[in-house]
Parts: sequence; structure tokens; C-alpha cells
Amino acid sequence: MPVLDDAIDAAIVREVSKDARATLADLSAAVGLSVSAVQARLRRLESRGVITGYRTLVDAEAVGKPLAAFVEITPLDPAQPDNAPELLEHLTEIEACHSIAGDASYILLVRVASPRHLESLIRDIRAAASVNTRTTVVLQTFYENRPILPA
Amino acid sequence: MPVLDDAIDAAIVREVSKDARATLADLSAAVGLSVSAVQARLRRLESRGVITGYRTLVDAEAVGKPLAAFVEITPLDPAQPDNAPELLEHLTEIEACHSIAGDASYILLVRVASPRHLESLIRDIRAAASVNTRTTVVLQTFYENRPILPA
DNA sequence: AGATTCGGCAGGAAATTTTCCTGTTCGCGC
DNA sequence: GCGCGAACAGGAAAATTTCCTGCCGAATCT
Repeated sequence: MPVLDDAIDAAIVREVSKDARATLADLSAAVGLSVSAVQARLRRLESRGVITGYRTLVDAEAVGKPLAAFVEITPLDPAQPDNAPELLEHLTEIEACHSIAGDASYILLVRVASPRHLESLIRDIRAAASVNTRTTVVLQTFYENRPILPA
Repeated sequence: MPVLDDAIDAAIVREVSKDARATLADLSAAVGLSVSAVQARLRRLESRGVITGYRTLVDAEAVGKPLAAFVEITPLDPAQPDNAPELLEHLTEIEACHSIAGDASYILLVRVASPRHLESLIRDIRAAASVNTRTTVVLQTFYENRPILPA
């Protein structure tokens, strides 16, 4: 389960990570296998759960979400059952949710249209999950979503 | 430049964000325009920079990078010119780099194979960018890379 | 008002790509 | 030696993308 790749699979993952639209012929040329062999391996990688999806990267500013922030959250009552990720899942402004080993319980990455919307979102987060929040505004994103290179 | 979309473009972005492999016919059905019209709009979105790329999502554990962490960095000498993002760009374990408005100057998201590799990476980061680091280990990722929905 | 131009869309043919099937080779166990 | 299974190469058919042409409506000019 943890490791599931030979060298060719790793190469395929590397190539298709950089460009999800690469054709089978492209991948075939990159890894030196026939088109059909590459296709079979791709299918296997998908069904094994190594490849979990294909996403289009969009410029957040261009689609009206120029303001990003990290929001750390901490339950108000540590005794309560903690299912904050579920409780927050419906908030589509939240792009990611990780539990972490720091002071807070979770860290969220959020994207909104304006400071006013951020205020509103933080209120929603507090209300939905019964948490305190500590938010850190992103001033500039130099890079993100860089491909994960197989070890 | 900030806003560049009508309702149909927004719908196209929404659909293709969820699945970068959706065919033009799929998108055509979703937005109610002909295939060729959708294709023309997609091209325009790409050339305008609204769509910045297509990525394949891979399971970090499956490709040997089960350990993720946020690394906040602060320059040792605030007087020096600060181009940490450039200085760190070559470290492929870094998936994202944002400048932030908190105590630290930047926050990085990194993925590595093991605690030992994390130690090594942090050393590299400190050496490459002359910074202090404060790292927060990710215990679990509930969701990430959720599509950005056009406002 | 009529004519003209321009942008965006629909439809269709050609080229490319994906899908699926078949045959071959290699490694392994009987 | 022989059969078996997995993985790959090659090719035909289906699906998709690409590109071209014509149409329609809005805006402009005369």
C-alpha cells in the first residue's frame, strides 16, 4: 500500500503530473513504452488510487478570489467530539483542510473575494465548527501546486 | 484584468476545474454551447491566463511522500535582500511558497518521505535562504486542492 | 433605413487520440 | 519440454480534437 511503483510508473506519474493533458503518445515517447502499455499502466495507477484526479489550475485573481489566507482553528470545547473537517466541508471557499501537530487542531487554506468576505467566512467557520480561529493572510503566492515527484 | 468572465466562462471553469480531462462534448453539454464554441472559449481562457495549467493529483503516500509539513521561514538578517522564493525554488520537495502577513516572512508546504528527510530538507532550506524555520507537521489531510469556484 | 463590419456560434470534414482487440515474448512452475 | 500468465507491441475502430466555412445579431457608418 505505501509503495506501489516501478521506475516506469514513476516516470509516467512525473510526466502526467506536469501536464494532465499529455496524450498517451506523449507519455509513450517520454517513458519508451508503447501507447497501449502506457494506457494500461495509467489505468492501473488510477484504479490503485495512486492517481486521484485531474484538476485545472486557474488564476485565483482572474476568477474573483484574489485574497488567500491560512486559518488555524482550535475547538472551543476540547471535550466535544471533533469532526470539524466534516462540519466545514460545505464551505467551498475552503480549498484545503489538514490536521496539524501545532498549537491549533487544523489549518485551512481559504480563498475569498475581499477582506469583507474573509470576515464573513471566518464567522461561518466559527459558527459551523465551534472553534477559535487564527488567520494569516497570504500576501503573495510565488508558487503552489508544484507536482509531487515520486521518490 | 482582475475580472474576465461571463456566466458561461464561469461555468466552463467550474466544470473543467473538477475534471481536467472532461471532453469538449462534456463541457458543451454542461454549458449548453456547441463544441466549437466551448473550444474557442477554453482557448481564450488559456491565453488570457485564467487557466494556468492542468495537473494530475497523486496520492502523496503512494508515491513515497507520506509526510507533509508547513515550514514558516524568517530571514536571519532582515537587512539582506530577500529573494527566498528564488533561492528555494530548486528544492522540489517544496510544493508551495507564499509570503504571509504573520510573524514569519513565508510559509512553505513541503512533502518528504520520512522525518529524517524532513530534517535534511529543513537544513537545506536554512542553508539555501539564510532563514530560521518553524515547522508544523501535518497529521492528516482531510481534503486539499478543492477547485476554486468562480465568484 | 440600408449597408457593412465584426464577434461569437453552429455544423462538418480531416487529423489526432483513445479504446479495444489480437498476437508475441518472456519468465516461471510443473 | 510444455503450458500458463503477465506485460507489451501493433492495428482497426470509435471517439475526440482541430480547423474551416457559413450564419446570425449587434453595432457603426452613410
